[in-house]
Amino acid sequence: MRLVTWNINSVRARLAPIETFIKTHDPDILCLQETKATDNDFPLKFFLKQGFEHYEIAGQKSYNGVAIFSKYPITKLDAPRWCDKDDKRHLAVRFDNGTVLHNFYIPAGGDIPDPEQNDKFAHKLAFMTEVSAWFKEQQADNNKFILVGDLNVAPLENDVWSHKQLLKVVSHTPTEVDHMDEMMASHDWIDAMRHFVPGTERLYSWWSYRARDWRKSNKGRRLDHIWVTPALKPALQSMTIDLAARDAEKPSDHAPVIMDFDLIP
DNA sequence: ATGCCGTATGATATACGA
Repeated sequence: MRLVTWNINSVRARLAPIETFIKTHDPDILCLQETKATDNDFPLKFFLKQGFEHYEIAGQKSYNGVAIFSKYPITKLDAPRWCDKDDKRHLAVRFDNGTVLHNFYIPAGGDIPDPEQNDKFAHKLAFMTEVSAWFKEQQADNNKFILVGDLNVAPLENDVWSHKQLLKVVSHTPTEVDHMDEMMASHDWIDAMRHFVPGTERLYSWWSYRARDWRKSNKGRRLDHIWVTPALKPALQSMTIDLAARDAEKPSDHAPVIMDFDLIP
């Protein structure tokens, strides 16, 4: 089973690079974030044509929005109304074999890394705290959970191009890393990308649009993640970040993360 | 950490991304 997570930064603006990606990598499950389209405006037909029979979408106007496309049957699961808001940042589904998949778009958090001064940063921290509490409630032996998405935190030193220069930049502040550590501990999550690339090596999934040459400047961050519970660790086969997608005509600023599992959900 | 790019929107500027 090939699983992909990709912050697409507007699904309607990205059909060509998505089609190229699907042709090249043939994912079985495709999790999108920042679709930026209401459910009515979502280009569903395009995805059905790509061979995904099963899907869940959760969109809103202009902002946020998540979607899951699957070649295997999925059943939508109930989830909390995070931070007392109706923004569309999370979808949870169950596969027939009991595996549960969570697709998250954690708030970006604005510019100022101080919850007193910046409501968006406060929202980001509160969101992670709520998610942690929710997963803590669900702890049980042998849960087969997968969590993917744009978590908007680059936790390790080698998840950013300069640990020192980004310590006060939202996405890599110690406060955010603490919140992410708490979230990881809430269900013994395993950082599946780092299972394949050790923390001693650089690993990024996002590069700003503003660099003249994103590859050359390579000022990236690992904001996109795939986590699994221990029961699924033996099924991890390989991981790729598809840099070719970042090179596409009109690309998303995030690259897709591809994870191969030795399992059929 | 600046850059000054990209997307969406009742829009010809503004909010937001990170």
